[in-house]
Formats: sequence, structure tokens, C-alpha cells
Amino acid sequence: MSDPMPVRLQVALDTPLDRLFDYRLASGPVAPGTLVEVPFGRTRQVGVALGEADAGAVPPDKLRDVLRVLDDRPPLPDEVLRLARFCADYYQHPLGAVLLAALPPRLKNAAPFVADTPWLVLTDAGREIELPARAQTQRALLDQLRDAPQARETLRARKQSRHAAALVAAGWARWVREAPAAASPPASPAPAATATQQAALDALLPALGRFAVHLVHGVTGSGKTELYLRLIDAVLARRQQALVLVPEIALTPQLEQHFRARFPGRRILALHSGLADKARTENWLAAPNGDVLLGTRLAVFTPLPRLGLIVVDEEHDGSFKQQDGLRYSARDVAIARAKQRAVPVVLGSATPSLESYAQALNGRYQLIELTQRAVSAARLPDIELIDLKHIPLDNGLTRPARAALGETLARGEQSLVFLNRRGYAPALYCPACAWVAPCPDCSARLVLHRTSHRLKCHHCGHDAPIPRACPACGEPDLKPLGQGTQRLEETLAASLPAARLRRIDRDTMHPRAWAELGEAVRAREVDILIGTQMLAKGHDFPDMTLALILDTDGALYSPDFRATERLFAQLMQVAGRAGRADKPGRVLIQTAFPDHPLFRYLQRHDYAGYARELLAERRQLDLPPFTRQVLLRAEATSMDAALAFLQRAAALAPATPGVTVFHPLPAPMARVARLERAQLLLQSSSRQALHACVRAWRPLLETIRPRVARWSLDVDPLVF
DNA sequence: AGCACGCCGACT
DNA sequence: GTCGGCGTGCTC
Repeated sequence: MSDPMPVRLQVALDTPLDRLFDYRLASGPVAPGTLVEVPFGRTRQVGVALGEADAGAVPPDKLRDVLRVLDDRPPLPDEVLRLARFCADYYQHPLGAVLLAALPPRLKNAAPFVADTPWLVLTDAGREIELPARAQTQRALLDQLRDAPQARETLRARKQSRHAAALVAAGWARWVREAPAAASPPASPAPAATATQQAALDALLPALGRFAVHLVHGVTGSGKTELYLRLIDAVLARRQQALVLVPEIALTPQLEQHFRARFPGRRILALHSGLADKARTENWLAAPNGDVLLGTRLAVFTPLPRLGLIVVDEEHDGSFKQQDGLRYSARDVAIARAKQRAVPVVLGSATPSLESYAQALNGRYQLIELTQRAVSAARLPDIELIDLKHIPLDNGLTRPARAALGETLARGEQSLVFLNRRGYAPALYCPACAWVAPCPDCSARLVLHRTSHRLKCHHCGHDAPIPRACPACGEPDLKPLGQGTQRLEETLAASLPAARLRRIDRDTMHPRAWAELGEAVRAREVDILIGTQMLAKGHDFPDMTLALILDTDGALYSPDFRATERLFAQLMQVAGRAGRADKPGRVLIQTAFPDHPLFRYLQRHDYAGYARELLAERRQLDLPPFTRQVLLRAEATSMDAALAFLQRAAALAPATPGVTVFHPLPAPMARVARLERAQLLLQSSSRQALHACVRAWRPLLETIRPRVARWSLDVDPLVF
């Protein structure tokens, strides 16, 4: 055997620099995707080896040596490298940054990853051994282990850790990563498929094994989850894996339980940022051997060699978009991945995004309508509008709204009240001179939090005591302006003293509080739930018969046309939650614009109609059916600097037919955390033209001097 | 991104 | 006289 030849290795690193770096590796070539530790500037970094570099591209005297090939972890498989290359190009983001964003936290660290081994099990020797009677405590532990594996935590709590260590030292027990599965519990029975579910399955099952995008439009309660489960069952029967993406961390625990109950003995793995680093890394490493991977957007990059199906649930949801760093949409990346792997992707929603719906109408996506509710007795709730032009508000509530809450309470039923503003009041104002408390660091008003006696900025976190008098004129009697959830809670406590209230917003909810809330609601310990839209997502409260919606009007005529789309989705979601099998719910909406077309469709529960009308409107205005745009955002210490950067950028934009470059403008929230923000919009009806333009443009952006504090490109959305 | 180098204003 | 502001340049 000859000595391995030194090679020149091309390595991708997590840096904003859009290029690869060459290193010398003495011990010969390594497989593409292998993780390596290299010196970089004054630091060390973990990078991804991509292959051999061209000799001569970098002068040999600049080459440094790879410090270590990290062979304690698997190389990134080819499919992930391919997906990362796609994202780097599509989102115009450095490949190294994409690759390292795809890795779980512990593997980005050169320190060896040691899997957690929380379970103590008997070895063969331990099963045989018969300890003398005087070794009482060790015998007791052996007996426990004969019954079942023991968790380290439990042993610690029972003060048995030392005995456990003794058994391990003697070779009678050992620590393992996963407790060997007890006998599989019986699968929870699948409910009978409804006729529409069956029709959907008939369309979907033959599509397994090739790329297609299916848009499942199903109203709440139509059994979308059941459809996914049946499809996944078929995928597992083909010895393939399923990837299921969901928007929120809060939703995964119950969904995970659901999957486990339905597929006992199958390996269901969860992946989301709520998991501890260690668990996340372990599940990522286990994913190639798992059956179903259930996760939030970050799970879309996980290696799955036998991938057979991708499901994106609630595909319209904004949480699939990452807002910082690599600004990707997991829904779009999922579609790209499905295409690369030649597998189907199922997008599911009661209120599909306009871009997906348009693709379904033009035939690029297969549209599957689940119109029938699975629980046949369930009826859709009545949606009533309370016209604020004729009915006065008292502390944010009209008399009919109060009356409905009172009646529901009197019948012993539960209510939901939605108000999308946390805090006590969205502003503090001076009645004498009209001063309104501003955030010193942002172009936003400070929100009054009365329980903690603070003024808080919901954009940058600025936090200050409440002034005793107006700083402008000295007026001592400052007033809260508008309604927040805290104030609403106070109002309801005063007008319905018998009601047990519970407020749900970012101020009251810790990540793990959802399970407890669900129990409290089901145990009927709560009469009225007051909350922001975080209450609308995914949680099923079976006895809620009234939903009251208080502030919709901001979104109705917002310049952001997507705001109305989002509002419709939220209202549909809320409407879907109201009512129970034997009793249709009631939805009351307070609005000053009851004639807005959105409500007409909402009252008929006709999202499809609404979507068609919006698309028709855009067609009349000669607009593409959805945004095909790129936004260049710049942040600087002065607005002049931010705009100057964007003006340079606009001048450098390659003239491309069909691509419109707009003028740089201050961003809607022009100042956040002491930085001035501006943006430059590029629009086109042709994705190809826009993309070609951006591809040529991006390298030029790096050369603009002086630089700004931050800039980023937002590419939205992807279409196949 | 980090991090260092480098050249001009207010401080022990 | 120095500390330190951020503008510019560099990372195989």
C-alpha cells in the first residue's frame, strides 16, 4: 500500500462570504459531505468537505491544514448536499451557511458528540447472576431491572445511582440510549374513512413514487390528519419514510402522541427547536433509520435516505418562513426536495395560501377538496357581525358581545375571546397635549403593561417605568389608549364576576403550558379564554360554543394585501373551533366594516370563493396571481446611509427585461432597536427573469461602500 | 460574521 | 499624552 497522497480539499464554511475555502489534507481524499475542523482566520470552524479543489486557484503558500476529519459523525448525504445547493442558489445565500444551518447544534461543534444514555438495562451476565442475600440494595435494583429498564432520573431520585454504577462496573448492567420497546401497544383503530376522504385517498395513493404537489383543501374537522395518517401508512408499507412538517412547536407533542398511537412499533421522531440540543442532535442522527419524522421548518433538511412522502400541514402558515439568516420557506424547500427525490408532497390547509391555490387552479398542483366534515353531526358555526358604526363600544366591548358571553356562561358553556394585542393598552397618552409614549429606539409606541407597571416595546424589548406625568407638558393624569388582553381581562372580570377567566398570550404562556391549559379547559376549570391569535392555532377545545373576535379592522384595509389573507385564515381557524358535535357554535365579530367582501365569504365558510375573487381581482389589475418579488433590506445607523446603500444597489441592478426595480423606501417599521431600515423592491411576473437578475446582482452588492450594518435578500415565494 | 488595523476626538 | 469610536480589509 502506498502512502495516501495529500489532497487539496474544498471546504464550505459558515461565513457570510459567498465562496468555498481550500485546505490541505495529508491523509488523502474524503467523501463529499464529510465534516472537518479547520483553522479559519484566528478561529477554528467546523466545515463541510465538498471535494477536491482545482490546483492553482489559491496559491499553495496560503493553504492551511485540515485540523481533523470529524469521523465521529456521519457525512452529510448526497441528497442533503443537493438540497443545500438548491437553497444556496434559490435564496442567494452562501452554500456554507446553508449547509451549517442544516446541521443540528451539537454537530457544528468539533467536540465529539456523545449520545445520551439515560436507560439502565441488564446485560446477559446480569440476567444470570444471583446475588447473595446480604447484598440487599443491589439485589433490589437487579429485581427492578428484571421488570423493566430504569431511567437514570428515576434512579437518581430513589438514591440508587451508586448501586447502578456498581452493577455497571461489575458488568451486570449497562447504560443505553433507548429503552428496548416494551410489547407494542395495539394500534389505535383508524376511524372509518368518509366518502370524501376515500376519494382523496383514491387520488393520492396511486401518486406515491413520483413527484407531484397535492394541495389538500379541507375545512377544520374534515379529517386532514386522518388522510395524512392513511397515506403515511401506505408509505411505511412500501418501506419508505415520511416527513411531516407542522408550523408550531406547541402542536408537535399532541400530534406526536397521535402518530405513536396509530403506528405502534414504528419509529416516530420529533425535530424542533423546543427540544434540548442533545435530543435534537440524537433525533437528527436517528432520522435515517426512523419511519416518520415530525418537525417544524428546520426538519426539512434532515437526511432521510428512504423518503417516500412529505406532508406540509397548515401550509399557509407564516411559521414555515425563517425570518433571519437564511430566509427560506420550509414549504417551498419541501417542494424542491420532493422534486429532487421524485416523491409526492401534500400541502394541507383549510385556508391555502393564495400562491398555492393559484397553482392548484392553473393545474400545476393537484387540488383535493375535503368539503365534508368527518364528524357528520358537526355543523359549521353561525358567523354574526356586530356593526361598530351603529353600536357603541364600552371598554372595547359592545352590548351584544357582553350579552352573548353572559348567556354562554349562564348555560355553563365556554367562550373564546380574541384580541390580537397583548399588554394592557397599546398606547399611553396625555389628554392635555396628545403626547403618546414612544419607544426611544424604534418607530413604535410603547405598550402599557399595568400588572408589571411598565411600558414595553414589543419590537425591541425596551422596558421602562410608567412616567408619573407627561414629559411634554407635565400633565399628571396620563390615560391608557385602546384595548389589550390585560385590560380586556379586567373589563370582563368586572362585568362577569362569576366567570373564571384565563388569559393566553406571550406574557402568560411558557412553552410547555399548553398541555396544562388543555387539561384545565377540558376539566371545565375555565369559562372564558381571552387571548391573542396564538390561541387560534391547532388547539381543540371541544366545549367552546362562542368565539368573540374584537379587532379585525386593521387588517381589512391594510396596504399589505397579504394581511387580509392572513385574517381570513385566522377567522376560519377560530370559526372551526367554535361549536361541538351536537351544537353549532356561534362566532361574533365586532367590525366597523361589515360590508367588506371578506365577511360575505366568511359567513358562507367559503374560502375557495374568496380566494377565487382575490385572484380575479389581481388578474383585472394585470398583476401576477401572487407576489414574485425580491426585497433587499438594509439596516444602518442613519436612514440616509440605508437609503444611499440601496440607491447604489439599485444602480448596480442588471437591467433585465420584465424586471421592475422600484425606488428605495424606508421600511414600514423604519426604526427598530436604534437601526434605521429601508428596503428596495424588485418585481417581475417571470420568476426566471427575476432570478437571473438577482443571481448577477448579488456579487455586486458585496462591493458597495460604505457598507451598512446589515443587508439581506428576501426571495418570495418559490413556484414550481 | 468576527476580528484587527488605523486614524481622529474627549478623557484619567 | 492615551482610550476608543467605527470605516476598511481579510479570512483558504
